[in-house]
Amino acid sequence: MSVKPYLRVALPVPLHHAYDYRLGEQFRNVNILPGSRVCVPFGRHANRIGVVLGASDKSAVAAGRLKSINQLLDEEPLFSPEHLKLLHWAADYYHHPIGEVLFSAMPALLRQGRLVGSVAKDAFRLSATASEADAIALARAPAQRALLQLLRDHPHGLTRQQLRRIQPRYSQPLKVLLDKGLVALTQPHRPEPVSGQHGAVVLNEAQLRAVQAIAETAAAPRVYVLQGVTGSGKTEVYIEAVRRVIARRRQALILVPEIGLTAQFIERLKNSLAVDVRVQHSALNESERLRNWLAARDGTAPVVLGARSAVWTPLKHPGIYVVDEEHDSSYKQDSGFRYSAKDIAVVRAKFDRTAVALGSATPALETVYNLRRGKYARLCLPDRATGASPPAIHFVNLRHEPAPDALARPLLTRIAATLEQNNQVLLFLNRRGYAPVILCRACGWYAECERCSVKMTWHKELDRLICHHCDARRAMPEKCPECGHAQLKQVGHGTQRLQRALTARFPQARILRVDRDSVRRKGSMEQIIKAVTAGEVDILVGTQMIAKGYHFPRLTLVGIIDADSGLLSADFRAVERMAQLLVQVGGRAGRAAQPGAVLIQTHFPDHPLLQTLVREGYDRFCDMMLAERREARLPPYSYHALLAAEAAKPQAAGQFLRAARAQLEKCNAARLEVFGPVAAPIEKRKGYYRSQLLVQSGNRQTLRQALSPWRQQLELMPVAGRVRWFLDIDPQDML
DNA sequence: AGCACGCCGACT
DNA sequence: GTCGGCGTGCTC
Repeated sequence: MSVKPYLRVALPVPLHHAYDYRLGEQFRNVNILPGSRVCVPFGRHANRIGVVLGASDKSAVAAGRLKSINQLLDEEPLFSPEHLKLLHWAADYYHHPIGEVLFSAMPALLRQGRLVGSVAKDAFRLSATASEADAIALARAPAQRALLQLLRDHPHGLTRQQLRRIQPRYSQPLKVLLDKGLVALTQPHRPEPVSGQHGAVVLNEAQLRAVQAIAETAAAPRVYVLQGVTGSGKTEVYIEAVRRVIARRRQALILVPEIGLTAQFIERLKNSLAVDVRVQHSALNESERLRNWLAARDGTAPVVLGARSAVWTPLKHPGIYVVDEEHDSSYKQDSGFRYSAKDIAVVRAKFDRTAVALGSATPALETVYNLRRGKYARLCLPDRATGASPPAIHFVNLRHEPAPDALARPLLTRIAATLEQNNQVLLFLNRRGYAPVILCRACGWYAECERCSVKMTWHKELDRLICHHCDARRAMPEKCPECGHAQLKQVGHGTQRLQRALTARFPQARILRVDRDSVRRKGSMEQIIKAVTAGEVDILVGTQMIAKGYHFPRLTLVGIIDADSGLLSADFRAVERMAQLLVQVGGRAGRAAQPGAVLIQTHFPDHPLLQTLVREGYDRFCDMMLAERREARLPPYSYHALLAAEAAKPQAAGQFLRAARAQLEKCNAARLEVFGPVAAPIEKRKGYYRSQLLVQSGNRQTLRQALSPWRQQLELMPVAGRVRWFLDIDPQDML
């Protein structure tokens, strides 16, 4: 077989094309397959790791300019053809350079060129002919005998690496045993079917139906939406579905929004499944991450769990994908390679012809839309804690109620009553720091970040003004820098100020603040959860961080300090996010025996969407929201791509985007709608002026097809070189 | 992204 | 007279 003389190699650079290399003499008889890593010369005198995309007979590059491969790092491709197909799809869909996509799908050690060692993939086991008698006959060869015993204890076989760990001088005796035919080569073992009922969960009817749908309709792969509030038993469904999948010797990939907040879930998973659960945790060192990745790829890890980036973990025998809290915005990467891990999981399941389970009490509107038009299947889990009624929700009308220190009287009264009953209170305020605005009473000057167009937040604890966008810090001026007025007013409330006000009003209460500033250390969130569960806290004040799925039995009052920001925002998704947050946070109140209450402070208690949410529930809210979106032709009734640009010069980004718009309109008089360019909501960030152009279409394919040639033209435009720009496909927020 | 080359300010 | 600022151009 003659090997083709050129290789196309993808390199981790922000360039959309691959590079051609010549195959040197030493590779003449080697068939280098796509997905293998190579070391190649790149640039003046640098060597880089690249991934082979394919071979070819000719190259468009002049022969004299072609360089040769230095080294082949993988005897067998790192990525299977199926996984490569996924990565190519992602690079194409998100318009991100293939090299960067491939590298983001690899653990760091592989990116740096660490060898995998193909020998590690061979496992050894006793041959069928080996018997007790053979062991006895080896009385005078203790090393062989020990090895034989070792393999008898591991009927699924051991790799060289595993053997070395137990019996460092295994190599020679192994060779002899292989020659004698007592030991045979085996494939590394696939996940074992789970035997027994270790930690088995008892399922109710709804759960059982869900499990059967997800795990046993292998012939008809589908997207299942597991909709149920916290406590309705989603976790049991995941566990049981995963158990059935691994019983068929297939693997499960489970995604969670933030691994650090999932300790309880992981524990239950491990205890109930009684198999090896590989958790891709940011706290792991790189070799542990590599080991997990390889175990997943080689099919020896039955269950892999991780946050967003774990969606790229290759699986040899894919069986199910689970996305927990699928509405969570952290599944979308918001810098660099801007993929949605949830969407990737759905695409993987489609490619693999397996099932994917999307779980949430408040599915994303896109997901609800796909349910309504029959693309996804809903599996409802009614709240099984039948005794607990849903929390009563009350609005506090801030137009009629004064709210000194952001606390209106009705809320204060409820807090006092709740403390009186020895129950716990959670107050949600999505603004850290003490005061978000520092204002001069005389001239109207306010403290603004020098590099960002945002007001700086006064942090009393640190005695500093801090920019929440670039973390710039400076001292509080003693008087107004503009007019010299002595009084600078602290306007608005952050969690620090709220905590202080609460301390003044409820001096006997134990108040704990939970925000990015108070939760610095890793694992301290777990400590907080423990303290609250143990009843060591009376009032919990916090940001987003406390809205995730915890369960505190004695928490009976939730206060939303300011619901208005979600209702007034220019971002059309803000209301959806506010609703999800209200339901999620409200779900914290009054489980178990204690009835709960939610108080929402707002200037707009009559807001129709808010009213629908509270009176008729999340599904009816979604109906209304979908009707609005359809009317406005917004997602999910249309598809978005955002071209964003930033530059140090104030006008440059806008200039580039105007040229980009002209370019798009010139060659695509088609059915695309273009909005902008407009300045980003926060125009200046870290010293860069940002602007954006929104491209919308009612048809996903129309949008996709227009984008590729456009992007290629943009790369050739001279103005493009003077700005930083990128495409964001299916943007989640307008930066 | 790196990493070169390339022309204009404050230093031995 | 140099060291070095980061503008722009290229990488098979």
